[in-house]
Amino acid sequence: MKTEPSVFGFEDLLKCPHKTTHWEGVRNYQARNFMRDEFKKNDLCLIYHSNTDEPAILGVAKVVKEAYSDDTALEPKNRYYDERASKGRNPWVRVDIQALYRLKRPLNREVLRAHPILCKMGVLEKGSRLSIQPVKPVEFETVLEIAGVAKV
DNA sequence: GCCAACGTTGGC
DNA sequence: GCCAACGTTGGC
Repeated sequence: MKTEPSVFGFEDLLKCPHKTTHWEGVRNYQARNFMRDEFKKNDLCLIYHSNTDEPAILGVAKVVKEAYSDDTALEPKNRYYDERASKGRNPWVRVDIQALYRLKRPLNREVLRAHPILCKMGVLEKGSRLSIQPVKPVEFETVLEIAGVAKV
C-alpha cells in the first residue's frame, strides 16, 4: 500500500487510536479491485512511502476490516469527493488497517533493486502507479527477513 | 522542476 | 470504438 508521507505517512498511522485507520481515497479501479476482492481480514500489507525524498517500504500493517463503502466520496468538502458517487451507488471502497511492525531497516529502491528477489517487485516496475498492488509471499517474507521488524 | 507513463475524458 | 487531449503519479 502506497502513501505519500506528506499526506498520511506511517508515522501518522502510528498516532491513530489503536494504530488503526480507514484506508480511504483510493480512486483507481484496479487498485480498488485489489482492496475489494483480495483483502481479507488479518492479511498483512507492506506500507510504502511514495512521492518523497526517500521512497521506501517501512512498515507492516494488518487488515482489520474488509472492504466497505468509502463515504469520503460522498462528502463535497472532502478531498476525495467524487461527484459521480451517490449513496447506494458508490463505486469506492476502503479497508481498515492496523500498524503492526516498523521495519528496523527501511528498504529504499536502491536496496530493492539490488536484491535478486525484491528486484521483481511491482513497485519497481517502470510506470508503476498502482497505489494498491499485490506482493508475492516470497517477496513479503524476504522483506521482513532482510529488514527486520520491531513491534509498534 | 522535469518528464515519462499511465488512466480518464469526450468529441467524432 | 478510436484516439487526442488532458490530468495525475511518482522517480529522479
